[in-house]
Amino acid sequence: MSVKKYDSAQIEEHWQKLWEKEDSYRSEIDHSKTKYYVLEMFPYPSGKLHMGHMRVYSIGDVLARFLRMRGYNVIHPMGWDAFGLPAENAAIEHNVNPARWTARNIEHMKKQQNRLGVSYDWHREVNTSAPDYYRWSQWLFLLMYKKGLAYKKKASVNWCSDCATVLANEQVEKGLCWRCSSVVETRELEQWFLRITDYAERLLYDLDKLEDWPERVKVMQQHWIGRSEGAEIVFKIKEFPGDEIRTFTTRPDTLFGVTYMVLAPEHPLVNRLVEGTEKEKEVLEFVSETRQASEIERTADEAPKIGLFTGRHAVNPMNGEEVPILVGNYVLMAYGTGAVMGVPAHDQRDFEFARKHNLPIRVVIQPEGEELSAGSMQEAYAGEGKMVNSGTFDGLDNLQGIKKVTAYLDQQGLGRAQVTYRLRDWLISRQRYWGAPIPIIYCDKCGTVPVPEANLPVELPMEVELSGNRVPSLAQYDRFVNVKCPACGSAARRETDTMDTFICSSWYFLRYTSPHFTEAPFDSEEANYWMPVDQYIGGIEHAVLHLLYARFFTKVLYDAGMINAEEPFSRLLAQGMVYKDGAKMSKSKGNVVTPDEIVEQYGADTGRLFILFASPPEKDLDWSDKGVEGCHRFLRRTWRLVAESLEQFAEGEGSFKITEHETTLERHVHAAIKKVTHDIHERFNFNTAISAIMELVNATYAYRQATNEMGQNHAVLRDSLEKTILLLAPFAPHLAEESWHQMGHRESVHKQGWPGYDPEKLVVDEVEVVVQINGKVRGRITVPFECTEEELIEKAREGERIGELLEGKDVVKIVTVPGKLVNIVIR
RNA sequence: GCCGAAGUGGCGGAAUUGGCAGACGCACACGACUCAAAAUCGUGCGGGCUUUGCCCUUGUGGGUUCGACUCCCACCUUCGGCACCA
Repeated sequence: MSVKKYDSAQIEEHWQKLWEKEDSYRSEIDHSKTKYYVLEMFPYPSGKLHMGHMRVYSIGDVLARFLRMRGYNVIHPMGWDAFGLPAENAAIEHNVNPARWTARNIEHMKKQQNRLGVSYDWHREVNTSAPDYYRWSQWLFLLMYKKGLAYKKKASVNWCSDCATVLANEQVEKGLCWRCSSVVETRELEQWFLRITDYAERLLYDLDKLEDWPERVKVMQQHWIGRSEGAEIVFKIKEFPGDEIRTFTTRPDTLFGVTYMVLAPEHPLVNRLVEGTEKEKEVLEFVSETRQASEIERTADEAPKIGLFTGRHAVNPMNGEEVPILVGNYVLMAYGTGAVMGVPAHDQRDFEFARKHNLPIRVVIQPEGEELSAGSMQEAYAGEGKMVNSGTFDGLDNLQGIKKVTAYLDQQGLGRAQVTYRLRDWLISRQRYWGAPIPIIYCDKCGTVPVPEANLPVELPMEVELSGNRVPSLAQYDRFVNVKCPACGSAARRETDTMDTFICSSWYFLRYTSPHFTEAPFDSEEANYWMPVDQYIGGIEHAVLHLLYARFFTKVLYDAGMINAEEPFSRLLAQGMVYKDGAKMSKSKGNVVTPDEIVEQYGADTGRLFILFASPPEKDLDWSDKGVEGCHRFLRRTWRLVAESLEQFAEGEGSFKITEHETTLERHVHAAIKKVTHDIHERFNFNTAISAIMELVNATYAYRQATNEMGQNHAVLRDSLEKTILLLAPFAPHLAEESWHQMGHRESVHKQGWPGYDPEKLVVDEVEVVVQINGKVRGRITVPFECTEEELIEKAREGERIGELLEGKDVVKIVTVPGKLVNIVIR
């Protein structure tokens, strides 16, 4: 028998064209169906699709296709995170306009995506660098501005000199720029911020609602937000009775143990404290040195904790005690109040600092069954205990002490309970050209004036100069900068910074719901139908960055009454990385395999199948060329099975009998349907779903072989083939479509209902049951499926070899699991 | 240091509610077909042994249980995140 070869290239091209022509994956509101929003993180248009992309898209597409067959109204959009530094840098390098460069890349990548057979609704495509998109990014900035959530302030900010721009805290990794890994410096600049800290509490507590988010992502966000409960405590300054130092502590119960006070070098009081004193020169030199040091130098493990006495003293609000005020490099201005009360006996850092600088140590918490003494302590004691040396609070349990001391301070007006977050406001200004301009105008008379909505978008000038390797800036363009003040009409200047690209990606999932809407960023009616995203898929690298920002934006829009969803993404799947030979694919290692090569050599169906089969989606995947071949072999095998069977159907009528072979095949069919459905829907384990389909194909081959002489029952065989094709459709959409049509169907396989299984067909007459003695398998018996426990035990005792093994032994106990095993416990 | 995830054949991985460890695939070996090769098909494939069968085996050591990859305790290793956060 010779059948037509499996020609993936021809099949895939044919169906891709047809799907496009028939607009097969368009989605619209349909209240008669349950909606399902499948979303993969949109790519930055680098121009090249890599295996990581192929993996996310394959995962998303399986879900989208599966859920459509299950009857959901699926929305599955795609777009481009097109603003940002890499485009600008590439543009400088190649001397092309970033817009043109980006457009070319998008065109190419879209082709690559389509060659993978991903079922996107391209009517919903968005491009964040298009004026009709960033117009609304600007609009959202203005919304925040009006709500007091966007503000400008002078602050010490992260500066990456390689990228020639400032960075948000989230974009600094271990003191290095997240994008280019160069050392981040600190600079004192006036910049725009978004008040994400106003939402810290909700961003933290709503994590609990996200039941279907991976624990590790939630934990990372929790840590990033870093909530601490404690108290703000006011210390007066002995030498300046009118001034005070506010300090935050999580341990107000140790207030009587304060033996010194440390200020951050940036603390606004430092200058005043030392002005005109003998300490002035020394302290100010230290301050300026520390401020110049990069974050990485300041926070390095080996960085010594340096502290300098200012010559001034703080007054303990509890007992009036005077303690020295120091300036210390380990105190951060950005956290709490930039001032720390030193309690060496009960804080390890303070302990080390005190020992080094010969500061006194005083024990104020005594643990039970132990007597701490300042002189003999080897480390700080941070645990629980009774308060001592604490005046009227002596003898109090320290946990209660926290409350009592705080209440006392509050009453005296010397402090109050306070919650502090590690999270800082989001710095969104970027000193770069390729981004959405911040829609603000500075007027000498009116001050800071927002661009009126009607004048949006503030468009990027397109005739940009990129020669000479210079970073272009909007400040160079007089035609851009010079503008009339919208309020008074006099000459004014535009803000020349652009917005962080993470702004653009913080709301794109909303724009997809109404990409052409011209009245607002999105049509609330559409958004309320489609949102939230039911399944979001993307890389773990955005655990804090994008995923936190998008949550923040969603909450702001919820508060503005624009959407009903309080959280953007109901379920999150953080897919693993693609490795080869134990290392991340990279040019320098020479272990790169591209989607293009795979599509060309084996076809998209093979590539998709392998990438889904090799590993569960959230785990890292090790690329294996041999494994790809194995998947290709399986598809060819399936192809041949269909083709050969069709020839058989054409040749004769076959058999009409239902023998055990037919029943067995049917059982395999229904078992496969059950498993594949469950594995996709409930478990997202596509690898085991695929293995179940493989088993079904194997079983069908076995059936054909077993019935070679008596002839196959064509109806049963045909049913098995059709079910196989349906199950395969989400994974290998082209091969499934082609086979489906060859089976004589006219309508797309992707428009079919997902097959259901019949539990009756899974029932077997007889089952094999394992007989154990003392937990070890000692034999097997075959019993009727429905047999009583007594019968089961009886058969087990009679089983081959079991009888002799039981001879002369006392049976202590017999445990049975119906249909599975009998365990006879003997002595 | 703190937090999180994970350790199963030569390899990727499976075992869904505590019930036959190793599904499915890769690699390998042998066989069939062939002049030959490729493709395909078939068989075998955790380790050991005194091989009708027995013993060992899911990072290590203990525990619970008739029975543990699965539950509990302690530890080891790897990966990831945070790291002077007061």
